[in-house]
Amino acid sequence: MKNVGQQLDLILRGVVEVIQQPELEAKLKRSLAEQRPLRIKAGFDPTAPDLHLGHTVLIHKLKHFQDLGHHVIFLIGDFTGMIGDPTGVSETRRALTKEQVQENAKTYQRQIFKILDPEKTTIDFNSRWMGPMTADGLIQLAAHYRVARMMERDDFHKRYQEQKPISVHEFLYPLVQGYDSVALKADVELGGTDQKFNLLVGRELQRDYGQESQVVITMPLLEGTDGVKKMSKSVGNYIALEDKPGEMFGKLMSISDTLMYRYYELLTTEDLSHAKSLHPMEAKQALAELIVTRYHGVAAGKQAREEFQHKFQAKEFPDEPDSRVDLKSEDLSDIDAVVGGSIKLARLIAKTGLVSSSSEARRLIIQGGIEVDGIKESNPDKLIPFSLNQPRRLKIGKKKFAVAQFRP
RNA sequence: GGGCAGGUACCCAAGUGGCCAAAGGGGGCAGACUGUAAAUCUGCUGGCUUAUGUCUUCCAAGGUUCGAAUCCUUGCCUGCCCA
Repeated sequence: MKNVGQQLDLILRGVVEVIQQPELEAKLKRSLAEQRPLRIKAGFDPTAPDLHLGHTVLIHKLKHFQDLGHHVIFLIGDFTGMIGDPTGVSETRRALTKEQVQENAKTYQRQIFKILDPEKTTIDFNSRWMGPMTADGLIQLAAHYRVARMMERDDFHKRYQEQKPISVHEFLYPLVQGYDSVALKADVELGGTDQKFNLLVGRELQRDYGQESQVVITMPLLEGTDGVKKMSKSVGNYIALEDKPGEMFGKLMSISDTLMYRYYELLTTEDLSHAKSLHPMEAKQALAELIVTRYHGVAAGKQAREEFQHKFQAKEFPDEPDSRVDLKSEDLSDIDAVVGGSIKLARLIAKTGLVSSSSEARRLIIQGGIEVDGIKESNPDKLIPFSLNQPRRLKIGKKKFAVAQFRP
């Protein structure tokens, strides 16, 4: 195991805040002396098993600890998840069943083990101790914290100021999360900067329960593809680990230059000044390939880059379109036996399923967003002729492609 | 328990009897420009085989009216103040 200074170098890379660093150093020192790895905890929501790059900032930090020989606990907040999500105001609370949670846990494993070492990772569930807890126990837990302290939390404070609803059970979430640290005897808890309050509750609860307080380490929140809001599924600005290689590559290419350097900083170990010396587009492709490679392998990374170049830089029609449509006789008018017939462009586009409605298709056509066999068509009522088994290539908007043909 | 203010499209928000499929902003999509970037400009942004046509929408259910997002009743939800 490395000495304390070496460990700190890796641990502190990219972090926003360590509370308190001297405590961390003391813990590291003791762990070395006693040959006892530290218990590193990070909690995850069981309702969102679809991990995205935003989550990986944290997971990589876990990986750092793991590489240093410490013990990583990946905690799935299934208990809290089964009650319902507190943060989404209008979110319909969906109670997850045990089976669903198990299913999600498996999905988590498949994804996080692309980064973490399965041999050195414990996956735990907070229902293990929260499930058996009685109402009595919960009330006792609640007695460990004050309302005024709760209201210090930024989002509660803000919602209160803005006369937005706050439910009582939302106060319970920080408590439960804090208690998780008690139950796990965590030495360190990692979280995004938005989690700071909850993480601190853990420190206080541990002290109240007679344990040594955990060290809190906050990591930056990764901005989503829009470059402004934090990456999240509900906002739709995310890049999922399980996005297909091509899709992942494309999403990464569409981010702004500023954001690209941010991604370099938080998602890679590449040298930043080198990235900045490249042409932005080169740098972006390199980043995209790097990340696709990490989650899909070297071949996929290379292929995604090549496909991208074909599709958008050389403007070639992709080998595999997003949609294939087989037109039947009843779809066509002016049918001439087996020879063929024709179909209104708007209807044809709607049939690809790549637009949300036929009105949408019509709008797109009028705005010049449609190409048929490489020729822009802006009349939605234009009849597109089809002869038997003749494929036509449709480009829909900037990035959707379809092939249609008449197959009676 | 009492008083008050609210609930409008993906989000914020205007509209307080017909000119309302509903202003404005954000977001999204498309076009131009590009590096599928950003910024900028322009257009679009409920559905229907597009029709100066029709259907469904302004928390929910009823009601008044020739006509309701708008008025009335009840219910549900949210916030504030008082107890």
